[in-house]
Amino acid sequence: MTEEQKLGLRERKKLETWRSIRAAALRLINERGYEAVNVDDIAAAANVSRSTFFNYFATKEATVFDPDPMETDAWRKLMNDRPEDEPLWVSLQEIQLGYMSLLADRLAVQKRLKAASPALAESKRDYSDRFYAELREWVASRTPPGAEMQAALQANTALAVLRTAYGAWSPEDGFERFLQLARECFDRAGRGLAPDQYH
Amino acid sequence: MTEEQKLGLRERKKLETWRSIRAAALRLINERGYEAVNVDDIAAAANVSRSTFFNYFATKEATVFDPDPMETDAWRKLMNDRPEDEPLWVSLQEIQLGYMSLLADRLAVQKRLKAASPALAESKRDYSDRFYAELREWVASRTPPGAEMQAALQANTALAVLRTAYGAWSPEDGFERFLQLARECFDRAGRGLAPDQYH
DNA sequence: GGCCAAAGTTGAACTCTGTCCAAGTTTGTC
DNA sequence: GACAAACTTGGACAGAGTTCAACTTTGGCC
Repeated sequence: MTEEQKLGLRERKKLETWRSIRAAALRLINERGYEAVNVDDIAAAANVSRSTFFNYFATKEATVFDPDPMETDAWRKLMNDRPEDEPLWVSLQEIQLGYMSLLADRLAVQKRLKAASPALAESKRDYSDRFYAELREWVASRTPPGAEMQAALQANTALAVLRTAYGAWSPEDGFERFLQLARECFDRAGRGLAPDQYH
Repeated sequence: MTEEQKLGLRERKKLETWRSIRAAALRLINERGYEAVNVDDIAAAANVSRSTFFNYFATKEATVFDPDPMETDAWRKLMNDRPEDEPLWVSLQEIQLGYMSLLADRLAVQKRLKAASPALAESKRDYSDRFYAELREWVASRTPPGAEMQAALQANTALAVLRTAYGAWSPEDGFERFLQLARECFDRAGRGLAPDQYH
């Protein structure tokens, strides 16, 4: 029995509505481009009123970037599965690569949408905004008092690493290639970025 | 003779208008909070029409985050002053700390505004969006073909470092304290974040 | 099966941001 | 002082996001 079937009817319907709005949005945006689709179009295509649209998504952008509610459970599991005594930098690498693997499909779609739509390209929103918010909390929960800045440095750097790999990656290269780039970046940042004469 | 006096009348007037809009915006936002001030209020307070407001600032947020046009010259100088053969990581540290020193005053103001206004706190915009756009170009201009990702990694990590220090800093502690935190983070990231057993 | 409260949906009216454009004004130049 | 380019202005407009009160659906309970 999947996670999803554990839900009551009410919750399953909600999930269904969420997904049909998301699906309608992505379809329309794919067809016409982000700026040429408005919220009314999306609501109509999803057979839902404008009001309901805003019940599910806080902004139009969110249709592109919000994670599927089920994904949230998956990434929490990733975080909880890390052994308490594992070094933070290692945990961060594992969690992020694990999370990216969950996303593998959407990743390419979103990167293409972003490249095609000026407004999205401008946006600082991310495939993983929510994820990072929770990741920071998780990091905080594992941080002894007094080490907050060092922990934040690790988290922020891990994020920078992943962004770098994402930026360098082309969707056509396939997901494996992305992982490879990400590992390379993690490795370099782990070893230190200062030039040798400063070691 | 300052940079500013080198400008013609037209350009001096433009600068003056820019500054009076910015000043009006910051004053009102300080008094009432970001969400309680609208673009008409700002335009009126700056003795300028709504249209003119949007000639100078692309969005309301930009009044808080756009750099003073003169700042742009200052940071370009910072970039151009770095010797060609200096290691990238060192240049990045110097440029960013230099840039932050230019900003010293505004930094505290902006951090307070951001903390006080939900919409700004949510925003991913930054005191230094424009600066980073140019910094990336500068990095690209110094990057030999084939090393793009490594260069991007350095730039993104340097950014992560600075963000971390900024996040850990309280405006009340004074600017020197910020520099100290930033140096500490640069040093750690320079030496590598991986735990010892991975060295 | 039928009743009820809670959860979810809806339309309508509203505020604000940001865009567009055509007409007016100011500035620098010859 | 005439001209073109640069800047300003007002007004109309589209779309995002908010609010609210009325309506519908659902699940639990007798």
